[in-house]
Amino acid sequence: MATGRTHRPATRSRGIPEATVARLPLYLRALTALSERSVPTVSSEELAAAAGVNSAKLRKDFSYLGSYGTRGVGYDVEYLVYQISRELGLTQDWPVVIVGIGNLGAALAGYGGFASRGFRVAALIDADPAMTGKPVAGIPVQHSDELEKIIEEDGVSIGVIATPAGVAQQVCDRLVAAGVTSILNFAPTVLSVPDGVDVRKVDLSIELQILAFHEQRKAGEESNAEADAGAEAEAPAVAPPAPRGSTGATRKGPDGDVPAVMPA
Amino acid sequence: MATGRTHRPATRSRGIPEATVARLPLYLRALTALSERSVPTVSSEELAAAAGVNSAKLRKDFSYLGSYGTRGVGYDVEYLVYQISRELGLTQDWPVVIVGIGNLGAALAGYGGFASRGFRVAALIDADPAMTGKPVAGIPVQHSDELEKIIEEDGVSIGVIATPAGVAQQVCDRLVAAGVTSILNFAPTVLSVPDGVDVRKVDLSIELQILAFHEQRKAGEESNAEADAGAEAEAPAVAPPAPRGSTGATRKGPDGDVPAVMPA
DNA sequence: TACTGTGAACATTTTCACAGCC
DNA sequence: GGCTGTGAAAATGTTCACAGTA
Repeated sequence: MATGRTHRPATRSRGIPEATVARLPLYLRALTALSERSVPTVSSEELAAAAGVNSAKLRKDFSYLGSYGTRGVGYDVEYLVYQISRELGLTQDWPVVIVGIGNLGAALAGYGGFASRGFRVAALIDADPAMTGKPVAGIPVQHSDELEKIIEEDGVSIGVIATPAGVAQQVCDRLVAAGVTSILNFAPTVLSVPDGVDVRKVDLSIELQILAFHEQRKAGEESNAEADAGAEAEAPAVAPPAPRGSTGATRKGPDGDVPAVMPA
Repeated sequence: MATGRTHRPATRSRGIPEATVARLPLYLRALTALSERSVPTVSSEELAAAAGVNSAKLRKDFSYLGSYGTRGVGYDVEYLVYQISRELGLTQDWPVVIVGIGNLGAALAGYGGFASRGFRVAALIDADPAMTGKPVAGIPVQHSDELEKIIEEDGVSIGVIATPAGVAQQVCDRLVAAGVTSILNFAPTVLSVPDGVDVRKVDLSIELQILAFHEQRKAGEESNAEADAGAEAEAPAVAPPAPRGSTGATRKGPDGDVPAVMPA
């Protein structure tokens, strides 16, 4: 079809903040665990602890969904599970294709929470003919020639890209052309997609780098008398290249003058 | 001396906003690509496009690092690569342990951007004795009994948890007890850690659920005359449980009264 | 001229604190 | 009494728009 969502009439969705949406799956997981233990009700404080957020935030989040709690008591676990599932669109089963069945793709295919909570692996797809027919997590891998057919026949609207970075964009283009409108991208590339297609990215090295940033800060903080415990910078492996044509005297650091990386 | 930054007067870290930190790896990747193509300079506009952000944001982000550009020209690619690398703490090599060598752990071990950009896989660890000694991505798997020893001897401060959810917390506890202060968690659990330890989480099913939320919105918007194209809810698999002792009449939806999921 | 760097406006998100209800 | 729901305040993040400058 490729028609549809042309305009999007200013009403930019029925105001659930994006930050809240991103936390709903967290709440849902915590609630599901409570439900399995047959816990009937839960307070915002308890649930917040289980989900790893603070209770004020949780209550605010829930207030965007509606008034689903009972003052003086808390929230009915089953009822909330249902409401959040519905809000997230998990009362239906979304067929998903995974493209690129390497170690990562295989891991995703075998991921438990997949089949269970609202998603169904419609197909595993790989470009390598040697993979074709091989069952991974019980599902036979199909060749990428079949991609368009599968998407159209199964009405797949969510695709997962677990290919090498080099082919991610072309896989993405094919997915979109065939009708996929939501993509989860594990390849370390920026994908460009037309309006109306959502892309979310999961990137190991980015997460690690963010950790390294904070780790470095910690190291810098504790060293003081402990000195360089094999960590803090000095004699960097990479020579600091001067900006072209600079005298090297005027560079301004964020809070005054060139900080750190000054080997005395 | 190796001292220097002695005081750090309460200044809760030298104010680089968290949102900016999270984007630095993106810029770094784009810059590295340019560097490999021997591009000498780049404008905020070009770099922003390559990184998938807008240029005002990028300039603002860089302004927190210092004045590293040249008006009328742009940014020196090599110089920026160095400055961002340093800021992220990537001019040193961080040893990392990966715990849990299933498909996911193996995928992480083999991840290219790993060894290259500032990180070194110090050890692969698995609880299964059958795995011990088996090389994965060229590195022999070690038994979890060795965990503490490895961490202490190698001065590992970053750990990656790729185990099943059930054992993630205990693995986490052991990592922390042994000296790890930054954890990247792939298990679908909330980890509790003492102050001073950073945890970042990567969670497939959360990302998928966020996509499903938006996907559902799209479906809801276009359908109207298109009706139920096998997607929109109705006759939900899960019966909507009423909150205990409710008459079912007073529930309030977010903008008035029970919206959506109303089969006419 | 063509670009960066940045105050100031705007938008979103978090937190506080307390009124309202069971 | 205990807990939710929510305005209002505070903090954080984004965008605008333009002064400054190589």
